[in-house]
Amino acid sequence: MKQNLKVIGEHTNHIFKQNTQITQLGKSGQIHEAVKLFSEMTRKNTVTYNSMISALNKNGKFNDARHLFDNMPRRNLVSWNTMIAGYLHSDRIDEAYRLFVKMPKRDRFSWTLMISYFTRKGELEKARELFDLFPHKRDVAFWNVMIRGYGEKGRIVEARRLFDEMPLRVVVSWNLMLSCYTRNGEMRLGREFFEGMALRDVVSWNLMVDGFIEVGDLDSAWEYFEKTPYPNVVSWVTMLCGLARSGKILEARRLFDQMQNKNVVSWNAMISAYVKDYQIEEAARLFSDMPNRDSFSWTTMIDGYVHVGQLDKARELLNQMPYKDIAAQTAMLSGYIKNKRMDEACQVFNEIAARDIVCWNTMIAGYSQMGRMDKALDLFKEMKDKDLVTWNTMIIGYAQIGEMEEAVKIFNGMKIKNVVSWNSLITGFLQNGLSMDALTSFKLMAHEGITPDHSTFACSLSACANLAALQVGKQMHNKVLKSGHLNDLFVGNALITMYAKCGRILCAQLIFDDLDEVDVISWNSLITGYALNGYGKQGVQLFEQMVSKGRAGMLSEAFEVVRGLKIRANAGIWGALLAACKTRGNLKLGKIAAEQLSEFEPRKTSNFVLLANMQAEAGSWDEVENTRLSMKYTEAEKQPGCSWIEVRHQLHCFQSNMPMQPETAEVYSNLKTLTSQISNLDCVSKSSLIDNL
DNA sequence: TATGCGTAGT
Repeated sequence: MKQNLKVIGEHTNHIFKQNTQITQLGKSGQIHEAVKLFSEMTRKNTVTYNSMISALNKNGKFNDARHLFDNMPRRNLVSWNTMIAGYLHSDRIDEAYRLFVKMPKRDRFSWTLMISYFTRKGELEKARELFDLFPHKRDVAFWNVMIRGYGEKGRIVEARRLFDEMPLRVVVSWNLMLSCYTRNGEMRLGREFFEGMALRDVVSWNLMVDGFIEVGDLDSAWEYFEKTPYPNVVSWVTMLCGLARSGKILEARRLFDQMQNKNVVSWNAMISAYVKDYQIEEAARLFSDMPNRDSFSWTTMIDGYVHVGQLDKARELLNQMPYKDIAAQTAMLSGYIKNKRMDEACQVFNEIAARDIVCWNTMIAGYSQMGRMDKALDLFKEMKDKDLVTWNTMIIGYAQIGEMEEAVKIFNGMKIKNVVSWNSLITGFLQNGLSMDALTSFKLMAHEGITPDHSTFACSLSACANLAALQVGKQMHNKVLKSGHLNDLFVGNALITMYAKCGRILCAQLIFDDLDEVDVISWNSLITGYALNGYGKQGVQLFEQMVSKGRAGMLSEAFEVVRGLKIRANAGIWGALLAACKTRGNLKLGKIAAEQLSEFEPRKTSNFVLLANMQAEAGSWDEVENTRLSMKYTEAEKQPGCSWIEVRHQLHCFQSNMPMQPETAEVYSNLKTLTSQISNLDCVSKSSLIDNL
């Protein structure tokens, strides 16, 4: 008897182990191994089936999961809930709902599953409907789910109404309500609520600290952190991240060193801080020193290596990772894409079994950046669950290959747009020489109640610069002042360019002088501005000043800065360096700069010309010929001729091969009249006057 | 309540 029980016990234990293994394999994407184990198992119980269904769902094999669900010998509540969760995860909401209705019995989990699905999707009305239908006695947790849903969508007033209606509140309810304020940047209301809280714990204090950090009020964050009665590891990590985000990496490290009970998250947060500060070696040191690592640690390090361009190191780490994590794989994918190693990118993409939105979006962005919008569109269509980033990526992709009509089509097809969607559209117009449309979009955006951010201002100011629209530019400057984005470097630089291109070089200089911090682009914008306004000498002087001051003192050093670390290189920076190389006659580095520049501006004639001139000065005539040929080969083209005039704050733009509009026709007819009148007056043209001087 | 991967800009 005793012996028999022991045998049964061993069997149960064995099944239990195998069930757990199936779950583990499912979680780590090893679905084939899970299936193999499942089919090899001679004894299975309901949990075995449930584990297998869950594993199949996690790996996107919903139909197989459903097949198993339909054919399993005995189903319990967990089987139903697992299957519903799978459908919800894959957005097959109708099937999930059908199962939910068909269930012989529903528990709190089933209800919570459906409600949290709807709250996550932002369909709060549907969630609320279920909330009101809930047949059991609503316990506190149930109210909490709904409040969280409202809070996550920024619907603070409704959350508060529900909170006030609650028959019973526990500390979690108070904290959830507090988080509605702190997570939505409402720190004034948050503070008020916090002061009046009937129940408070360390979470409440942490929420306040985190809220202040989110709105950039580091002083208040610190104040609350210090006042926290019994800070826990979360308090410390929150504060540490706040310091790191404000660039106070040394203070963050000091806090880290002071921490008594470090856990894996503390280590991860510190590593992440170093990675974001490009201190990859310090990050690697911590990574190797830490007592144990989780998937966050690995992903952070992999992403860190990707950040500094050490892709092979990143790959090596990914290979070493015990359980491949989708975030880590996506970091690697993104690294290959950034470096245009598409074959390897595809390889990683194919290795990922259960792809999530981020992973799909990364791949779509990859194809977009390669100009392969056909491939991007295929993926876009194939994707079931799209988010704002997906749509925005498509807009950018079409804009980049000059297909603004398609970009606009995508934009118009969006049900919800965010500030990035608008910025992408504006940038698209800008990049395609449609600065007027860019400015029109800026107006429309305000009309739809979207608040422009620093990026919007930077682009729109750039549009003003392109059009030399001084009045509009000044208005924009005014808006920037009111918005508080004046200290943003992107905006500051855009203002410099705007004033410079509008012929107000002194204003540009004033903006430059007022900036707290300047970078290579600020210098470049100002220098270009002086040159543009005919002050070539001042421009060169300024450049000398830059070379003697900042990082560009040594050209090769400047290259190091640009190539990897502190500054994200773009056309402007490479252009500045190319120009610097030209001045200093450094052909070797000039060639590299030109090469990099051609990645950004493959068809810009002036880059080719600059390089050719350098080669000519160095007497390398063969190379001059090569450059000339590649210019021809890449069909380098000049910008279409464009002129504009501002009359009574209204901008009128004239472009060669621009379609005729009623206004244009009128202008031309007036011009004809004027021309004939002038010729009757026997005038001398300005140009011939200059010729005679 | 804390940590990782994806979109825009000078």
